[in-house]
Amino acid sequence: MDVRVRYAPSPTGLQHIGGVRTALFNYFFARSMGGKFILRVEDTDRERFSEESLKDLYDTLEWLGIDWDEGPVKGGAYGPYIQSERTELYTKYANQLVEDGKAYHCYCSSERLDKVREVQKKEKKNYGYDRHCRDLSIEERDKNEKDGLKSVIRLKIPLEGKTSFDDLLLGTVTRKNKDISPDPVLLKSDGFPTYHLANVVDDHLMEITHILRAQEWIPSGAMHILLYKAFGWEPPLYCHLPMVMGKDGQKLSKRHGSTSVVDFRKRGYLPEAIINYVTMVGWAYDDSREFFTKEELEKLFSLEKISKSPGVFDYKKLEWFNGQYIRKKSEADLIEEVIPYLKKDGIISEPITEKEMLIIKNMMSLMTERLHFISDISELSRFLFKDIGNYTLTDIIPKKMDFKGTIIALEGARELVEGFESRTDEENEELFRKKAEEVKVKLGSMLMPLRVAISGSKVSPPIFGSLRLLGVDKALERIDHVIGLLKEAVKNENDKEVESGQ
RNA sequence: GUCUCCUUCGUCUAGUGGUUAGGACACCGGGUUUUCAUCCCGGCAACAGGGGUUCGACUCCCCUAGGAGAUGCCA
Repeated sequence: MDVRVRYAPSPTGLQHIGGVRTALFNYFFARSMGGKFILRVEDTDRERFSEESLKDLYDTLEWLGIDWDEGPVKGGAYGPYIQSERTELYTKYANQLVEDGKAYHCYCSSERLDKVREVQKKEKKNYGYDRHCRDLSIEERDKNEKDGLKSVIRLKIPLEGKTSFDDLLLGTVTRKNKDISPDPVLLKSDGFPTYHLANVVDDHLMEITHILRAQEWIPSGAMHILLYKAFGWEPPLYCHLPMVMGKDGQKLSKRHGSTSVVDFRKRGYLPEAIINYVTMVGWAYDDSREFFTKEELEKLFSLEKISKSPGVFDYKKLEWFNGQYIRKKSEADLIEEVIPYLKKDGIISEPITEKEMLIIKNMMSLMTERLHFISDISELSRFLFKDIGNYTLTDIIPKKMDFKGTIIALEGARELVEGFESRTDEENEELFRKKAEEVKVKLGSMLMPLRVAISGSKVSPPIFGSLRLLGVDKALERIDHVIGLLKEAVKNENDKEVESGQ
């Protein structure tokens, strides 16, 4: 059998982790089986539909490198692939079911429906439509039509018996027909189909062979089978994927943090990391391997290794994956990644100057292992491009040292910074050690004020490398500035002592 | 309320009747180091509970509990 699977999102919001996971599993399954991966846009909810979401869908899939064999933009033999362009089809099939006595028009207002539900809830009865219009007489029906009442088309769920489907992962799932949502709406009063109708009709017409979708659809499974039966169609194979949860065990949503892929993208996550990690939630290859490229997954993915139970999305582990992938990148590739962030944050100019490019090229080896996200680059490298705004005096003074001692240490360091560039790092280190001994401080206590002076922070890339990148002139300027600040502070302190008569 | 699905370290998972229950993240400790980070080493930590079946159950069956999802003219 030629495998045909689809990802069928609804463009009512940004693409999120859960959706992308479903897309990935479908995509990898299709590729591993040598089948086709189809993209279908289920834009039947006209109230929540947004153009922005649709664009985000395309952008996200492109960014991740998930390309579809058939679908919007690309086309294919089963199009159109946008459901709002297929409405006549759904109307036709819905009417056919009505004619066959498998479905019926319902004229109930949403107010009545709300009331019914409210009462059911209060009386703790089973929720659901009370099938008010299921057995309307022809006269009643005609009257409603003549009165111009709007109607929906509902599927007649059998009152007796049971329905089951085989799930590739879960086995046979059976439901009593009386437990299935009573007579779900197929065609809405605005003429658009509901998910249930559109989905079944399209999956059949597009000859979809496997449905890989989230487990939240299990309860609808039996109903979909009934729909296939009503049409006299053979249902596809099902595989319900475990859901992705937040830390509290609830379905992953915004309140758990960022869930939209575009957020991760902006933050400086790499698509490789997202693809790899997201696939590992609910799927494992074996007991030791967890790094996979997209190309590898296209070969190795298999349904049997999907787990049944829901998985909690671990932001920390994604972060770790991201760091790993950053460190795997070549320096040239990383430079490409980093430049847009530096521009966005105003660290470098647009267009980039030759001098800036040179610094970037030289600095990358010091930055790579300090990056968790690509976006970290701006804070990390700002001091190489921009002047340092405010120094925090307390940052400059090492532990167990005072202003005067710090000035001595810094002046000692200053001497060595002159002529620094003509010596190797080893030679410099040797000299700094000797100097530290000379002024009776620990090497670290001499280097920390120097670090803060040139980088503006107690945390920075290695000091010798930073000095070379910054250049001796600039470095001396900053050191002198800081020494000036320290001397001023000492003077102020002395003045105070004088004032208080000590 | 009802129905369905799920249940191995805090988290993701390996495991398919006989294992000191393995790995990864996180966390803790140590090492390398001029800070941070990286890297290396070590540690902590799990079969939800109860019944069976069996010479032997994390693995098979049943029950209980817990969790989740669904119950929309949203998907």
